[in-house]
Amino acid sequence: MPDPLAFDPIDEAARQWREHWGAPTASPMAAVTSLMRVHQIVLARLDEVLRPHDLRFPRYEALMLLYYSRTGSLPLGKMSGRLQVHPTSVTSLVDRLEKTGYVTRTPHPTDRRTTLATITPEGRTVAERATGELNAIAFGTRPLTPAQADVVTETLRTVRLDALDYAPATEQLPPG
Amino acid sequence: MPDPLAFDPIDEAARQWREHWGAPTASPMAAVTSLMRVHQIVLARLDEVLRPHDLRFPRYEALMLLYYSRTGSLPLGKMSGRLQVHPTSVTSLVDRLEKTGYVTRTPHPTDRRTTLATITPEGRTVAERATGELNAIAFGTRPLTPAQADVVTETLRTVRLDALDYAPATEQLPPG
DNA sequence: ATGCGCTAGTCGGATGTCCAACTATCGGAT
DNA sequence: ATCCGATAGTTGGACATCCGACTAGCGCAT
Repeated sequence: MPDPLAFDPIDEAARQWREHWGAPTASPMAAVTSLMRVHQIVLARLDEVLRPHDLRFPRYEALMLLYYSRTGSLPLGKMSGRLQVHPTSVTSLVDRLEKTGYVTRTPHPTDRRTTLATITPEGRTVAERATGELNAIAFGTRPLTPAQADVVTETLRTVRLDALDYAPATEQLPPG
Repeated sequence: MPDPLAFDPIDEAARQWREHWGAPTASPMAAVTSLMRVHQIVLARLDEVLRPHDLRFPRYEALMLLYYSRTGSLPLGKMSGRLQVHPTSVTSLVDRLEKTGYVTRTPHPTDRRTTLATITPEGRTVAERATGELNAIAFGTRPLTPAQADVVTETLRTVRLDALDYAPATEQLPPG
């Protein structure tokens, strides 16, 4: 990590865009670049906290999903849908969670195609401890206020909806 | 990609957080999870456009950095600082850009430690073409308005500043 | 009841990111 | 003039993500 730059690389890029591609192009480009950069910053903050627990954020998310499930276990495919990642990613996440003993693979009682990931007592312990620490640093969102955090969530929600992330329950609309 | 969920996994998680960890913890958690998910969505949209050009977004960013540099070439370390990624990431980005002929490595005229990455004519061509296509899809920010995109940029700016991403020029403040 | 299409999960490969360690070089200090 | 710390880049390994391809098992339809 070199010294901080004396200027904002994103503002600089926005200037180039306005000059060469027209003003309307700058806002989307700058927003995306900001998103990429802040993603990286926040992820680094989270991983710093999680590393001592033998976790990274993606595995933490998977673990919490099991933690809050009714029975403490879910089919890998279900996890894939909930975490919104490719099935092969879940395979590798569960592989690593198994290695650290936070999760075990168990066969599905009736469907032999299906594998269940089950959280262990150690997994529950570390899930609680790690969550406490992440909450203590506000999930790396410093210096955002809760209101600002909500602005981020709500603004980005439209993008998630557009990507068909989830289909909101039709609100009181008659079918048809 | 399974069918869209019938509910929002982030709202669901926020509910769990409010219940188990107290209301103040939900906003940061939800914002971070949204950030992660939208990062993934936008990246997929960008890569879809870039793939036919033998590029992904990180290499596109590196290429554009060279494209807008005065001489069309920069030391890899400089690129690392500007792109805000680890030096080893630049090594691998430039490796791949070289393979597709968009960039060449050239020795620094006076410092033999330093390697310069230089954009090729093919690199310039693809940079312009790809940028046109990315601008055409508003950098994958659909359905955000330019104003909403600016809200994202400005809200996230405080996080970047907090992380010492760059040190804004002291504005008219006398030294000391 | 048999067969074929769909579903669940894994494997191998590509990309990108970080960290730790290493090589080569530069440049100031003694 | 030499030595030694700092700098530039690469290499190797871990993690995570996607895609394409593959195996195994389920189940409806004929």
